[in-house]
Amino acid sequence: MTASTSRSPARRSTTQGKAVREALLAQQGFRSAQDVYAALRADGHKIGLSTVYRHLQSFAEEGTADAIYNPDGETTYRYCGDQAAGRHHHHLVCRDCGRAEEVEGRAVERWAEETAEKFGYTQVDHTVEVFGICRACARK
Amino acid sequence: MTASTSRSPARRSTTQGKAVREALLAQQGFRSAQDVYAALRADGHKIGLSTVYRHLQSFAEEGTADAIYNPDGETTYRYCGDQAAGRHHHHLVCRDCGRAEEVEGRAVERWAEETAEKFGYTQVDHTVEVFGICRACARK
DNA sequence: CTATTTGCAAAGTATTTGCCACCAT
DNA sequence: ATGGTGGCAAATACTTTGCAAATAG
Repeated sequence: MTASTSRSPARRSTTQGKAVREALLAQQGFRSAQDVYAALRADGHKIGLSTVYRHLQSFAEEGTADAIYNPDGETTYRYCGDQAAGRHHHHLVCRDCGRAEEVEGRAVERWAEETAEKFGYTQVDHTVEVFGICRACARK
Repeated sequence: MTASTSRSPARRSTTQGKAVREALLAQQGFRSAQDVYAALRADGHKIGLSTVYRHLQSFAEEGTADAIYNPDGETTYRYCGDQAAGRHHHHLVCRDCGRAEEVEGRAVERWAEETAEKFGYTQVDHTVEVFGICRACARK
């Protein structure tokens, strides 16, 4: 079974690459490519839209960022602290401000596996996202 | 808590409406609007693409169908047996053939609530989808 | 008969790709 | 030098919308 998942040659370190990463870090939550692009331009950066897309995709591939697809059909990305990179985890996202907490859920992992097994499914994978309103936003 | 979610005036019963519902029922899993449209045309039905979109959206609104967004940026729909309509549940979807099982997960519900509470989040909601390869497809 | 639904085509949005100039190594 | 990278613009793909004609109740 595909042991080597199409390995990309590890992106070269560039000014724009850093800019995109920083923009993503600066924003506490999930941001769309368009958002990041707008933020960078607003900040005076000279960067192209496609470049932003390419970097965000790279992050997602190398596991440095998580991607989730929102109901508007946009792909949103969030930078995962270098520690969490790669480690399996989920998110608790504020519907209002976009801030996100990294959370673990052994209970969920186990449940997913058990459920799949019960129905005879193999090669199990899953997506779990929890949405809510964070304390700060609730006060507003 | 939003008892009356923007109520649409209950769609009039038409030939096309039934066709769309049947097409969705015939397919065991999550299907995109484009899929359903293609299937209907292949079956000799005279129907427009936008009509398919409109009906699928209606189903989703009235809770008769579930919608999930796949990584390709498509919205896919699945008809929920009339019983399950509205009741909270999740899915175990076959990555290969698209077949889906309706599953419940009290453990997950509880975990989501507890996690949110721990971080002080309110008005909690969540999405959980489990993917795998079903027994039939595994044999192939 | 009247209001809703249909279907076509045009418009809109997010994302990808082609291509050439450019910069880090 | 030279091969990966950046930016622009054109190309895709999915979905939505405007509007006249067809249809349900």
